[in-house]
Amino acid sequence: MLSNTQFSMAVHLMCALAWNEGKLIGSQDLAHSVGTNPSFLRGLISVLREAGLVDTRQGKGGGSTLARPAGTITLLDVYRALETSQPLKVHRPDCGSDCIVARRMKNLLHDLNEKLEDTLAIELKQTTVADLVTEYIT
Amino acid sequence: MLSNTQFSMAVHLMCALAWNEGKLIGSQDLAHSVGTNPSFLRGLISVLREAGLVDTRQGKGGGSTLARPAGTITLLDVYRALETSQPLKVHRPDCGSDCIVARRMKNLLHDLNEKLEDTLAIELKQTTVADLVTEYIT
DNA sequence: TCGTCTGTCACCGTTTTGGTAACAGTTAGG
DNA sequence: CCTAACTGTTACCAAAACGGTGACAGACGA
Repeated sequence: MLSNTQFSMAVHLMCALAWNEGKLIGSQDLAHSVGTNPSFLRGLISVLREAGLVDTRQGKGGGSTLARPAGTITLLDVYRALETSQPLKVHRPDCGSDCIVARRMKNLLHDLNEKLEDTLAIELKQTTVADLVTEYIT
Repeated sequence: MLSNTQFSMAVHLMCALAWNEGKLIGSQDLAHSVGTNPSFLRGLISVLREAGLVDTRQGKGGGSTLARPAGTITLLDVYRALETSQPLKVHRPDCGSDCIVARRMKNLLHDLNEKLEDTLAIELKQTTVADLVTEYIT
């Protein structure tokens, strides 16, 4: 799935914005909460903005806010925004091998990846950012 | 989930052993099919052996074979054998922050991880190595 | 005893990851 | 218009992860 911590940080970020829904929050405040630095976080925010999950305003007094109501943003939306690869990292089976197992492995792993992706999607779609805020943040 | 290709290689390995069920296969032959080198693969085999999925015999004519019938080994068994961390890599939210979101994030991510883990387990339990061989390998 | 195989360790180069600085561009407010 | 404050983006770095490889002791069949 996600071999880096960006999904985790993005969830944190979205919850922070949802908790302050309506306000513009600067990357410095957000970075302090997430536990990273503003510059790195702005990169993550850019990705979420391109996915239509976050709005930002530049200039003095600028910052980030949710692009839509927190109740309409699911974890799947966040996941898809960051998705760069499939759930499984796949090795390089020797497709030209005389071993029949190797020749079929690519298809097998492709299908397995799709099945896991679907399963994850169904699970992630069931939770919205608003759900998380309601359940966990007082 | 699995940030490396070992699950992918392990599935390949188990299918190869299942396809040759009953025979002892050397790490060289297996490595050739998987597309890696024997030494690295022996490390992976060791992990699967400790998990009780594979038997090995040392010495001349030695090699690996399935420890149980392929129909009794699920992908969850393979996954658990390799499991070193949780599905999500989690960042380090500033738990001591004055931001309430940060203070609750650890619990939130922990629960999310458990939910995803359960979802994956249910999915992976439904497929056995024998299923894969039957469906994909002629 | 000899040849062949596994088990394990140590080491290496590459890639990935997250952190950081720098700076141009944008905007509110005087 | 000018300044201060903020974002957007790039480039670069150190640390960690990853997979590959060689080496060698130990096990075992012949």
